[in-house]
Amino acid sequence: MSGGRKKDFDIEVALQSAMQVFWEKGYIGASMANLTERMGINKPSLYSTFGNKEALFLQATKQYCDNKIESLAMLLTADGLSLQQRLRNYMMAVLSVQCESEQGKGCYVVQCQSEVASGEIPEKASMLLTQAGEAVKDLLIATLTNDQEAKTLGLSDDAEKNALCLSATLRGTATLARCGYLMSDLESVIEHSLKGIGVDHREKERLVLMQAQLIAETDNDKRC
Amino acid sequence: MSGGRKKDFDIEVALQSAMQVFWEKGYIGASMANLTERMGINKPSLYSTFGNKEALFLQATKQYCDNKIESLAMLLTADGLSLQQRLRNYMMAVLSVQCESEQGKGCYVVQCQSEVASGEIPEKASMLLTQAGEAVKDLLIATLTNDQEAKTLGLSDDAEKNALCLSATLRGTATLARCGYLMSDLESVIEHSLKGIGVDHREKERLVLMQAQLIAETDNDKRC
DNA sequence: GACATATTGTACCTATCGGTATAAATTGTA
DNA sequence: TACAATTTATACCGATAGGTACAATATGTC
Repeated sequence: MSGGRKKDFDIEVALQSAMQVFWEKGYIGASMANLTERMGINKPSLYSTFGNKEALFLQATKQYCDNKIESLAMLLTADGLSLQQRLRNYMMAVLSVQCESEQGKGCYVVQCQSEVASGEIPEKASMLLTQAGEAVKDLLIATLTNDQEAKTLGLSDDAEKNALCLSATLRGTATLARCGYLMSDLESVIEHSLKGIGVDHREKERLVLMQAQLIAETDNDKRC
Repeated sequence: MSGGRKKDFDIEVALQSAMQVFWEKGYIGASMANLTERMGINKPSLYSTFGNKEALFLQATKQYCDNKIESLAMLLTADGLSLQQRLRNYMMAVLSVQCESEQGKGCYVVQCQSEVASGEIPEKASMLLTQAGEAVKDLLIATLTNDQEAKTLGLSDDAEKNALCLSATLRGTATLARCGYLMSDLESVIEHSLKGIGVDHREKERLVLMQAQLIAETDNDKRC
């Protein structure tokens, strides 16, 4: 096993840069010239290290899933927090990723998945993107199905529908973030969505208030 | 004014076909080869009639706005229907357009707008898309601001935020429709979104039920 | 230091991109 | 029927797409 010239670059760092380019421009929109420039390497190095454009995309997308999707999943199962707090923390964290860039980037998966239906993306990449798109929804389904609090709130009965609502909301904020909307604009969208499936932090306050009003009214009725 | 050879094609029909191609593939993804094939004309005819790719896109997008966005707006101001019915009818109609294709197409504007942030779309087209994207939200803002029922429901106080929620929902369903989700899967997303901003057809029933429960409990308390 | 191995830079490949020049074909007017 | 006007079809343009051949450069082992 004899050596040879050492790589001039760090594979992980280069892959990270590639991910950024795909995130900004999508699969088709990211040219090899864009990629080599941002990765700081030239084409033969890219092809010998990563294969071709599709293989590079697969690796960049897997890294995205590991770094951005899976690392946020723990927020859904954090100890000592109510379901509504965990769901809110999770969705706000996702929103934060969507809005973190200097120029709105939105969601890597949503961005690239919009190219899938155009039929211009190779099959393996297409399947991986579909899978990644389902991953968020599946995480939410699992939470709403198994969580004890979700069961008592009656959210587990329609876990799939409720998860789809939250997933749709995050996809919506992704497209808005990409159009330049700020985190501060979009936080209320998350709140309203949680309220829509019945996980609202003001719900209890409202119920308490209404109880008070009703009791007052009932007393009035009796008095009359 | 002397004549010449007549055009072999109908401009409106050709423009409609161009719109379909842009809808499916986006601005960048739609090649001149794709366009000429689906429009049934060849390149010199296309260029002499419509200018260039950007000019064609502008005309196709305007036609889309006229046919799909403006024609649905009347649903928001229909006489004799409650606000919740009008909002639901409108959003369901938009959803129907998103799901109408044989293969999920999603939303023309959302699809093309995702390319804007990539910086690959000419400026005029970019601006028109941004404008079209805001149009839906502005329609909803106007409804929630001026409608009498919206005022009494307290929706006009946060008209912008509430409109943004509904807009985000429709953008979310657009990306899901493009991934193959069916209208039947996505209808409940609309319902939950309406519920999230407080326009829910089951809200009244729930309040009545809760009142009954509370009164029963109050009576029990008095009895003890 | 000689040699095998691996990575680099430059130049090049074919295919396709948006766009056009030019001539053949079709129309109305005189 | 002759002519002017307009649209068609074919072929082509430079630029860029993804991908590669090849020689120069840098490393390890003997």
